[in-house]
Parts: sequence; C-alpha cells; structure tokens
Amino acid sequence: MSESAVEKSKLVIRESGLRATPARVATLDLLQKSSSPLTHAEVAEHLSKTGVDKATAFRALNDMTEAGLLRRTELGDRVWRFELIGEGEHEQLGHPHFVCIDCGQVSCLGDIKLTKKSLSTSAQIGRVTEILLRGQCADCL
Amino acid sequence: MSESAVEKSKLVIRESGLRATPARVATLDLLQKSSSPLTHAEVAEHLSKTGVDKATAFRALNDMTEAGLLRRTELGDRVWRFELIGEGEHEQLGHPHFVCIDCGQVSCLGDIKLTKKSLSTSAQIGRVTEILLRGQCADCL
DNA sequence: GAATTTAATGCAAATCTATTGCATTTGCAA
DNA sequence: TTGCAAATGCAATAGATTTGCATTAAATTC
Repeated sequence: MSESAVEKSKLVIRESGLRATPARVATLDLLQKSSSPLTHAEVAEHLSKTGVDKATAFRALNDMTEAGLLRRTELGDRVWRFELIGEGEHEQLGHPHFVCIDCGQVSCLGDIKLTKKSLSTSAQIGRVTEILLRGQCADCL
Repeated sequence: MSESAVEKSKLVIRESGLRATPARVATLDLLQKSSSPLTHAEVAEHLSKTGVDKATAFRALNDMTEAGLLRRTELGDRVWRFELIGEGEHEQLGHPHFVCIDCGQVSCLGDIKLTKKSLSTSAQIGRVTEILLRGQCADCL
C-alpha cells in the first residue's frame, strides 16, 4: 500500500473519532483490498504477522464497526464477518450476500430485489434492511 | 398431546432410522406446536422439566436434523434454530425467515420471491436454497 | 416375555468463537 | 515535550455447542 493510502486510512479513522493505530490502519487496508467480507479469524491471522494480538484485532474490528467504518454481519456459520462501508453507502443498508453452504464462500451481491408482492408482504412484518441468500455456489454444484 | 399423536411421532422417528426415545418424541411434539423455529436452549429448557440433559436435547435435535426430520438454521445471532420439516415440504428447500435485529423475534414467511432479474443474477452465482431477511419487526419500528 | 445387541443418555470435561480485566504502552492534543 | 485518555497485550472468562465414556434402555430375536 502506498504512503498516501496509509495517510488516508489514518485520516478516515481519526474522522470517525478513533485513534489511528497501526492495527486499525492495517485492518482497514486489508478490508479495502478484499472483495468479500472477512472473518475476524482471517483479519487476526493477517495482523498477527506483525505481532498484533487477536484481542486487539477483535477490538479494532468492533470499534471501527461501532464508529461506522465497517459493517458486521453473521452469515449463518456462527462467525462474524466484516466489510468496509463504501464512501457513498448507507451505514445501515448493506448489499445482499450469498453464502455457499458447502464451501462457505461468501459473495457480495449487487442488485437483488424482491418482487413487489413480496415487498408488501415483508412490509407487514417490518422494515427489511438486509437480504441474505444461501445455497450452493457454481463451483459446488 | 394425545396418545395417538405420541404414537405418530414415534412412528415418524422410527421411519427416519432412529429410536423413538422420550426425549425425541417430546422434542418433535414441541416443535410441532411451535409456529416459528426454536433455539436449542428453548428446547433444552422445555425438556429439562422432565429431567432430560441439555446434551441429550442437543443430540436429539442434531440427530433428527441429520435424519431429515428437522431443519437447522442460523439466523444471525449465533444460535441454531430448529423447525419441523413439513410432510410435503422439500427437505432442502425451506421457507424464508425474517429476523428482527432489535428484539430477535423470528418469523416464518411464506411467499417471498425474488424478481426475475434477481433470479437470473443469483443463478450465475449458484443455486439459492434459502432466503433470509433481516430488519426491524413491526413492534420495534 | 426374556435375552441380546447396540443406540441413546447423563454427566463432566472439552471446543470454539468472542469478550473482558488489568497493568502497561502509545497516540495525539495542548 | 508532556500528560492523559485511549489502545494494547496477555491471560482469564463467557456462552453455545460438542464430545468421551460408563451406564441405561430401545428394539430385535429367541
């Protein structure tokens, strides 16, 4: 990562009200590069290479989630996953995800929508803020 | 529960290849009465009234899931939930669920569908077997 | 109905993911 | 540069679920 990228990460972290520590900068940069949400274990393993404790990795992820920089979701395998909240993205409303029940691979989906009828049905139950699809990915079919 | 209901449960359990033990019959009957999936803890608490150990409750649920009588899902709160697979229902393909991110209440949905465009998008990724919606229920809005 | 076989249970200990307490260190504002 | 609240490391803890093993009890056989 470039010098300027690090500086930008630091700025983003400070703007959220947190201190720009190495663990947080590294976490942010790792998530920036990833195309799908990463588990705590994955982030922790990456950070451990530079001597960062897993508790610190956890706190970095949780703190930045609380600060509104990350989104934390649980996709059915009892593990938290974290992803960067894009610049323009709504903090609450994320994009749909697909989880393969065989290999566990997670994909971010863009334009998944419910039919109008389904929307009205779900509106009776409440406000839907997240859609999660599960099944078998193309590789596992 | 009636005498015949117990006998029917026993039969169903035996047909799945398992022994019809009191813990399993009670588990099956409890799930039969419930309108939404129950957590292991809920089932275990119910069974504990009759002296059944929580490990036994876990095994009853897991064994019957493996035997194809129950469906096990994780709806985002790091807890397994179990529900009866209906007579005519496909073993794999369940119905959609809605989970309230505030109160945790779980609802079973019937007719939630994706738009055609979304279906073709998701078909590229794989075969979708489960839909989960998260948000705030009417009571928590 | 009694004997036999093998699955199921109870209890405790162990796993696995995630969180927390506390002494020590560090970012960063003054 | 200095001071202090925030962050970290390490170990201990929490909560859900699973597992080992000796014992018990379904279901099958005689």
